Amino acid sequence: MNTKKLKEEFRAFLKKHNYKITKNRLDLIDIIANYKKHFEIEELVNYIQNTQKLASRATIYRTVKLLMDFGIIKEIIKQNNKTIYEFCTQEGHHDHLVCVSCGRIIEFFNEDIENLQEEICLKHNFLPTYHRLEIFGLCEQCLKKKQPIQEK
Amino acid sequence: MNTKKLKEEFRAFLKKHNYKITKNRLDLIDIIANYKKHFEIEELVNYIQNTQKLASRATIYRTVKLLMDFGIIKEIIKQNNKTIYEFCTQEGHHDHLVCVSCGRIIEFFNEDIENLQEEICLKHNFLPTYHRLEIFGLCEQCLKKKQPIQEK
DNA sequence: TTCTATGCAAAAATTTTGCATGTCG
DNA sequence: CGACATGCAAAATTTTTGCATAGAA
Repeated sequence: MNTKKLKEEFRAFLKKHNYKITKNRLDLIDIIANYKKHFEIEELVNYIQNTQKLASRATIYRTVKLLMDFGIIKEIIKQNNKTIYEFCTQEGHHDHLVCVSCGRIIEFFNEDIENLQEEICLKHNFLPTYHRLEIFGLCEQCLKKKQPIQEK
Repeated sequence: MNTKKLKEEFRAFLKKHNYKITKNRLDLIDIIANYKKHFEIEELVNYIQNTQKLASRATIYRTVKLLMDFGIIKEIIKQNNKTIYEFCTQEGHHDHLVCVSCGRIIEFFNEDIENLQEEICLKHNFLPTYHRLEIFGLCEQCLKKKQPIQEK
């Protein structure tokens, strides 16, 4: 992925907030943009420290928070004591189906649901910042696998 | 709250799953049913251990899981590293607006959103078990408080 | 030069678990 | 009696933090 523009915007973001532009931060945004779309922090830490020996765990945690403020990372799934993050370019918000059996994540976007949420917030004089809709269940593949057992 | 019927059902649930019917379990369902609708476990542990000296932290954690299986407790909000549970009788599912400033939780239910979710699952051959929709933002009261500051 | 970022290890916060003992069926 | 539940303390897991040092502005 070409992260040139992204990095420019991130530089601007850092400057605006009086944060320093460091090699670590620029490298991390690069690595994350090119890593899996969905990931857990621990996994990311292992990846980063096994391949390139860049940042410490503490810095990675701190940078992930920064990138959430910047808006290109979201906590999309909170299940048990795990958090799954998603790298996401600004535009494309969507929600997720999560298979509780295999962990598969299926993205979906439904304009009507989004609009209904807006309406609900208006009705409650609530100013929404972000939302998270997680639908947990069994994906197609896992359903197929389980069917034969249920037939006994 | 009259928990007689609830406890009967819980007894049946325990029997069905070959769990034992213990004083701890029956007392805990009573306490939780009469505690706050929305709560965190740590808070509940403190409450239980300060008032009646009933169960240990371990037993409370284990019982909360049981009650989730039983279906009268749900993890409705996962924010930062906190989990907020809700005591909920089987019927009334709903979702939540969460004020990130004061922590206020506003319940809402929208049939259309529920139906649309069903449709989406069907389309993906996904068998949903449960879902969680959290809308984070600012509640009416906090908005009012912040307005004057923003006007400066 | 000054202030922020970083790494490290330690601490904090939350949840789980092994094991000896108690209790239910 | 035998199996499961409980309490305790220890361990595991995930995240945060204090502090000394390095690096950006």
